[in-house]
Amino acid sequence: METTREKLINATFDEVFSHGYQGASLSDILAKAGVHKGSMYHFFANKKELALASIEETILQKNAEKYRYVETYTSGFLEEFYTRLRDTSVRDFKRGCPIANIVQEMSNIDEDFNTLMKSIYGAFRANIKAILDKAIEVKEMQPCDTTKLALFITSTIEGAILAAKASGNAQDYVDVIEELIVHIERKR
Amino acid sequence: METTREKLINATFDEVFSHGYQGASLSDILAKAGVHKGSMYHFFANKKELALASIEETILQKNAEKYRYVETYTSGFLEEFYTRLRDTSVRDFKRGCPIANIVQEMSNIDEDFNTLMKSIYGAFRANIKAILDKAIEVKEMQPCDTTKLALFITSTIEGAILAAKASGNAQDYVDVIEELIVHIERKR
DNA sequence: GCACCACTTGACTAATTGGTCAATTTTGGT
DNA sequence: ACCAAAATTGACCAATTAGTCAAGTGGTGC
Repeated sequence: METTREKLINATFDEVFSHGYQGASLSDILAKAGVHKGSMYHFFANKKELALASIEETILQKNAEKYRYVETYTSGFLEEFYTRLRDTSVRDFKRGCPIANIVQEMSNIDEDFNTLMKSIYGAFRANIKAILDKAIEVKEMQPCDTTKLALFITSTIEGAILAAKASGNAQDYVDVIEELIVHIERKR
Repeated sequence: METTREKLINATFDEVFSHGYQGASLSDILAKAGVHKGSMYHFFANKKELALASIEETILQKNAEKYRYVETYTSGFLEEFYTRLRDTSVRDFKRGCPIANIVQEMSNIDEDFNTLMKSIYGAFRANIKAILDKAIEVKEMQPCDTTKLALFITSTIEGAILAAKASGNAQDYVDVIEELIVHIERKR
């Protein structure tokens, strides 16, 4: 069963993902969660702490799941990575990427959001770098500066999601990803 | 001299660029512009119309200036493009890219914003495509699908700006751009 | 000198915002 | 059964929000 705190974390993430932090209404979050105001203030000091906790816990958990496979594999790192990149079913092109949304909205406005998003985006880059390092380790790829390549890949992925959101056309994401894979394949 | 309308357009763009549309306070915009409320409502029907006009006029004008050179050149299209891409002085990595910011915040929330941003992002892609087509025309580049390449380039640029905003490190932008240029150079 | 009109002023409203808090109910330990 | 702590309820508050509007100003054409 979902605890009150979990209800709040989930409703907040969805509401912030849909309307942004500033656009997210506390009353709407409470209505969606089915939790009363005072109850929420029992668990969180204010709207900001609620949002920060919601973003951190939700995204870190999703990411841990998403990249766990790297630990369990012994080969085929790039192929598996491409497969997951190509999988559009896990994407929400209407709302975009939750990380990018919050970075864009809040990084220059609030220091606490800035700090959190820095660490989340950093973790994203680290996850991609770990895949590349594994690929090099098992000779699926030539040695190269994986920090920079991971930066390039994450940037292009975020750009691809943005392009699809802007045009309303998921194919734009696919097209960018295919070109990105061509680029990575040149490092074989 | 700046007209009242221009004052409003400029103050609004700056305020929306800094705090987002939803985070932009009408009172703050009016204070910054030095214009009274009723005066603003004489020119614009509401906050949304003000913001839409401000975004459209400001970005379209900036873009027209930025890519005018393509018309006047007869060669060196790619080199000039790279020089401009590498120029970090025109970038505001704290606030990011005004286009991306608004797309992220508003495209899935409001149909009018969605329509406007679709056309602005489309114009951005068309401008890059025009450069590539010119480059191919004068044999600086092998013929290729310039629509897709332009999509890839714009995506990567937006991702690069986002990465620099997230990390607070302008070097991230530079690193992504250099890798992007390597990719484009392979099409020579 | 007067009539017209674009523009300006700023007080006002209704709705919503995030936040407070005292009273109450529920829970778990002994 | 009893008690204390944890959790819940919902009325209330001050501040801010976008938006309205009647009254006024100043310039232009006649």
